[in-house]
Amino acid sequence: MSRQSIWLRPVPESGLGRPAEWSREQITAAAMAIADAEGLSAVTMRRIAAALGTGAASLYRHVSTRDDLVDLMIDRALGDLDPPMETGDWRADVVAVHLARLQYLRRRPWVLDGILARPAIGPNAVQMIEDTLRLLTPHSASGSTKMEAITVLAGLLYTIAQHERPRDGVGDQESLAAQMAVLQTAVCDGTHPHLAAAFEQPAPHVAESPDERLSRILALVLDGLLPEP
Amino acid sequence: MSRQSIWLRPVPESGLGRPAEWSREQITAAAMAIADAEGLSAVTMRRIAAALGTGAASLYRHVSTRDDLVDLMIDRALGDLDPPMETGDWRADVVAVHLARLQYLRRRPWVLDGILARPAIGPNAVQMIEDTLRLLTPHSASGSTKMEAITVLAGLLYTIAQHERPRDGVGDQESLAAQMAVLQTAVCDGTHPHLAAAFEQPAPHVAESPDERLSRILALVLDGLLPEP
DNA sequence: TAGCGTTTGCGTACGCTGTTCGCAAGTAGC
DNA sequence: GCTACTTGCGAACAGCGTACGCAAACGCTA
Repeated sequence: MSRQSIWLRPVPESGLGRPAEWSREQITAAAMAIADAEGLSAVTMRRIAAALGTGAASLYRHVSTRDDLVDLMIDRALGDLDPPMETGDWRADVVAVHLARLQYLRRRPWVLDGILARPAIGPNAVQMIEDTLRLLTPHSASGSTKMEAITVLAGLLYTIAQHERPRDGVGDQESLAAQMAVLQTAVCDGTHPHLAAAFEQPAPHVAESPDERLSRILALVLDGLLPEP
Repeated sequence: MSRQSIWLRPVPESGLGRPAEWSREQITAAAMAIADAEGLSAVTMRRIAAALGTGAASLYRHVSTRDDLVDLMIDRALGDLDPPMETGDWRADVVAVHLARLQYLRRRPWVLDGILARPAIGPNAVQMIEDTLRLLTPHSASGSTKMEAITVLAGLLYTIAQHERPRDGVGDQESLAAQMAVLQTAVCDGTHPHLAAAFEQPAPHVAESPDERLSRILALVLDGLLPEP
């Protein structure tokens, strides 16, 4: 039932009774190992239990639901992300932090899957917000405006990360090409003139790397949300 | 297996053999009715089949997988969205179109669930891109820059829609409050000074309605991505 | 040492899911 | 009527998250 977020009801830690053989952290680590190897959909209660050498029902002594476990995995994964060096230019630093997050999401695609499926906020997510707020200190905008900007930038990050990846379905790598094929079909049938024109025009950013792309877009959006004073 | 998007392999329509008793459209409509009433997770092959008065296996003659069906549902839902009147001011019109889309997502939350789970592009999604491109005609930016802006605006829309809703889990309406509780806990424990400061400061947009909020943010981001010439 | 309260480990089972298989049923052309 | 072909669908399979109930293991108290 999980009436509230798992972060609000910490481990009992009573000391009485039979001592636990595993901890939340060990279970989470085992689940993350499976996710790293085979993606989030392979993270099954039975699989985790098997990796720990036990039965599936045992996990429910430490985690009340599978979704709780995903929350734990995501937050722990966010904690593994260490931010880049700061230069002192806060605009560049904000962009750099988000670029580092994108690179991390590329390395652990299942984290993005989890965030999209369960947008819950854990301690490490709070820490990330705190860090970004600290970077934004020089700007004169109000706190809630900054929070708004942080939300938008994070959403933008997820959007781009989702757009630039092959696709989550393991065997379905060419579905990005399939998306393009759908678009091409629409372009060629003559009923979408603006789309066709957009595809024929020369693109100004053709030689751009994915990292440069994100940095440029992030800088533009950041300028819109928190303009120079 | 579904080697490519369902939009690229249309209905066989051979004319030979026993005639079909249902069409993709009827199946999709039945599925959408269930989703409207009980959410996307209630859309089960057996439920759809029961609504149609048949067995689950029959559906696989018209749809190769459940995910295909979700794609069909989403695209058909996008087709039900009619754009608002145009004023001639393209910036205001772009904002108004996206606001109408947000309002539609509020009315049919399962569409957002589907988009986040399966970001596939169907004919109606292509039409939406075409429409937005047409609105952007007055601007001098290149086609690919406009496509980029459209992608970002759509992602922003989904981000805000997801943030402003209770939560998808039917019985878990208070999880937004739970999110806030996690944040409050972090604010109170003293280890997040910038977060605490952001919460104490007076917010400039307190009296704002959700619609005004989206419009304001959209306008800001749009200014950043496609600035005045 | 024995008993007790309390907690964990976990085999088993339930209901549910998406999907496959094989065969019966129905239609068009020869 | 026969053949080619397609659809309808009951039954079954493998897998899932989760609940239940009891055995096992610990600290405490008598």
